[in-house]
Amino acid sequence: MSVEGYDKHAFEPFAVTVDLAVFTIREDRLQVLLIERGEEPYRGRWALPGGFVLPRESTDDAARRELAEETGLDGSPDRFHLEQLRTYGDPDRDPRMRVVSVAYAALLSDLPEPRGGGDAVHARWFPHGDAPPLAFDHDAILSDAYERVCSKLEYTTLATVFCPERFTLGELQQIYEIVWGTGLDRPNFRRKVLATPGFVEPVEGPPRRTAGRGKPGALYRAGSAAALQPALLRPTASLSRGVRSIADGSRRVTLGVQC
Amino acid sequence: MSVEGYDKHAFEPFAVTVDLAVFTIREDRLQVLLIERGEEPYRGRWALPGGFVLPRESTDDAARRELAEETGLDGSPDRFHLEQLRTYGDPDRDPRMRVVSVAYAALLSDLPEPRGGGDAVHARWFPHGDAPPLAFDHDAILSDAYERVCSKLEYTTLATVFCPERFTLGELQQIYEIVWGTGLDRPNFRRKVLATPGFVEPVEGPPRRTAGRGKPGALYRAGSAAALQPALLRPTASLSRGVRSIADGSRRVTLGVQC
DNA sequence: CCTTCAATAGTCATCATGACTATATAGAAG
DNA sequence: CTTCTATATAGTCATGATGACTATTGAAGG
Repeated sequence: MSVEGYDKHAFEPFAVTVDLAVFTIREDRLQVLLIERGEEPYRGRWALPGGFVLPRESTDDAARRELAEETGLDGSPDRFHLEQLRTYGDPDRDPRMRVVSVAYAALLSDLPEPRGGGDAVHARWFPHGDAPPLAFDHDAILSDAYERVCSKLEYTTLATVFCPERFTLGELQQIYEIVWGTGLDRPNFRRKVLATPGFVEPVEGPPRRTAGRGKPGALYRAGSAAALQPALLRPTASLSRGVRSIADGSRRVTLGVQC
Repeated sequence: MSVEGYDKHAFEPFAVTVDLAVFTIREDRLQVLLIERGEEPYRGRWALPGGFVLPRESTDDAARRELAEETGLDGSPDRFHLEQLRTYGDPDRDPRMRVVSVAYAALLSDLPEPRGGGDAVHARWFPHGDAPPLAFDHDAILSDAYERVCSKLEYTTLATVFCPERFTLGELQQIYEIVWGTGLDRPNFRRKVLATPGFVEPVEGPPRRTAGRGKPGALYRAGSAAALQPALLRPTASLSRGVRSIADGSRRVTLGVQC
């Protein structure tokens, strides 16, 4: 990191952008916010929302700003989560110029109807899995972001940010099932959540109108704990133990650039 | 990520650099490679090695190149690990200009004597914990990198890259103890390592000269597995269960930018 | 009233693990 | 050669977490 007194403008400039993989749960599906490009290249293709980092703005601030701009949750960003994912810096990822993009993953609880950013671009939610091929390397970013979200549900209490302020354990379980795409055993899920101090806190109140049949569940709100220990692991397509360990490895662990 | 046909040189340029937290184990200590700055700002201060990303080079390539340049392991980078850590993009992290730095963590097995890069800067290994205050925000980067290494040892087989080609289980255990700064129960450690398929493979051969007393241990080499499942968790300063869960949370989990 | 479905309360076997104890073996010390 | 000591290695035992179930309760719908 030795910037040796260069003329700032002498070399080929880099642009630095942030790209956001914004997830929410709508209509019992995990959905991701995409925008339709109105410019070349990739005109008409869908892409992750994002934009330039401003000269006096941190990348985190840029991500927050873009999130607010794209989703419209400007004023009261009460229940959401935003975290840096990783940086994508291949020299050819944008055909026009050198663009290094810092990707972020965002999780939202509410379902704000997407509104276009400043420019009149289309924006809409796509169910994860139904998304069309994206512009640039955004397929890879989205894929990495999805894996991050899945694994974050395992070892943090982040699932609660997908929930409304108050929720039942059944609703919380649905979050896990929707994101992971697997079914979970209800009694075991309850046992685990309730046994983890600070995951959820019971909140007394009217048992709330039940949509369907069945006994209405007790209401909870997110607790103060951030981590789950031990983790609440995704069920594995049960293979034999040994095989499972190795298979999981390649699925879960992102090893580095090279070994 | 909409680069709207700007004049590439019209706006304030960003510089993009890579910074490396290079770890090895020397003299039974976890050590990190630092270089002494010969330029302002922070002249005379120690810093993480790193440098500019070249115009036609990916950030990963830049990290590999810097690693080779700084450590001298150009030709045969046989046993090492390099992975992206995260990106540091505060606007004031470098007083001269806007520099966004993509940080990487590197783990090396061998003990190459540090050699200065192209320019005649000093470079040396510092035991982790004995490092002086670093230039820029490198203290934060190093701290994040150390936490990453610690947690990677938990759920991957990466500890083996700190070991020589062939090693005993005792040596492997020492890696864990040195990095984590804790003691581990030897029988339990053996049981765990040997019960994880693909962690280590026995290699027949001469029991090797023993440095000290005691029975010489059997030799192993790194196996093909990358992940540990279940993880080999750091012992926690045993508190009561509930407290421990929460305390671990704040220690282990990096939540995002904001909640 | 009775069916149905979800919430809730258990049971049981298995696995992983922390905490130990015991034995074997090689080098060092005498 | 004998003894001492440190290490490797082989267990044991109790506990905790978990997957797979079964049973009971309670509300809404027919």
